Amino acid sequence: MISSDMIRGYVDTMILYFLMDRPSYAYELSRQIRQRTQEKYILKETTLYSALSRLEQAGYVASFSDESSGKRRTYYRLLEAGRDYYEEKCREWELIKQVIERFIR
Amino acid sequence: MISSDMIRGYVDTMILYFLMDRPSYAYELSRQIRQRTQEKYILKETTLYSALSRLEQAGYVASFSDESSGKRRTYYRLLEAGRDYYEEKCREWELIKQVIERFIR
DNA sequence: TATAGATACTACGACAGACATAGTATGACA
DNA sequence: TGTCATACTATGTCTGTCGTAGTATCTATA
Repeated sequence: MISSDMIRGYVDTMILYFLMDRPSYAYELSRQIRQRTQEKYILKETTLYSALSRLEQAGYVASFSDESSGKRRTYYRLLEAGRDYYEEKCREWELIKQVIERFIR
Repeated sequence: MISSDMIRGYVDTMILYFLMDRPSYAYELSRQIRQRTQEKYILKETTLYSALSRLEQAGYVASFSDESSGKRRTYYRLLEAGRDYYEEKCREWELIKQVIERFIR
């Protein structure tokens, strides 16, 4: 398991990664992240919800309600600014990787 | 410049990286980190000092005073547990790198 | 010899992101 | 009818990093 201090700052990236394809909602994102990391990282629900509202606040995603599945869900879709933000995060990652690697033996 | 949220959790690693070679003190470590990242990451003094005392508290490093340079300095040397901790951090990094890379396109 | 700048360290408080805990409410299924 | 998975909300805590501000010593230079 991965400690959250090491992942801090990448939660946004994880969320946006999935929203690049299609809108999604918290519970599904949680499952997707767990799966994609093979349970190596499990995002806490509260962390996820607060991250989503932060992203909405920032204008990176927009939420809408949907009940067509029977259950009421709050979906989030990626906005243009969110796409840019994601791409910026990806570039930033390359830089950070290089920097940290200089301290690894 | 790199935001501190992205680096959070790696400050210990950066410090220990240098202490692997020889004892050092805060001000020198600060300079070394700045240099090694080519100014891409500049550790704030307060962050550094608190990290060092945290590491000492945890039994990873030990401090000692030295005045032979003219100026009174608090040096920190790596303890056995600190060496283990550093190596663990390096292994953890490989894992984290893999995990995060799954969310980058 | 004063004075500016680099060095070395300390104290205190603020803040943000992740988390713990606890709860509500609905649908599916046996 | 009751249990489990789903979907979400509220509130407060903790930790690491940073901002600000300060003390004190050494060095260089005018």
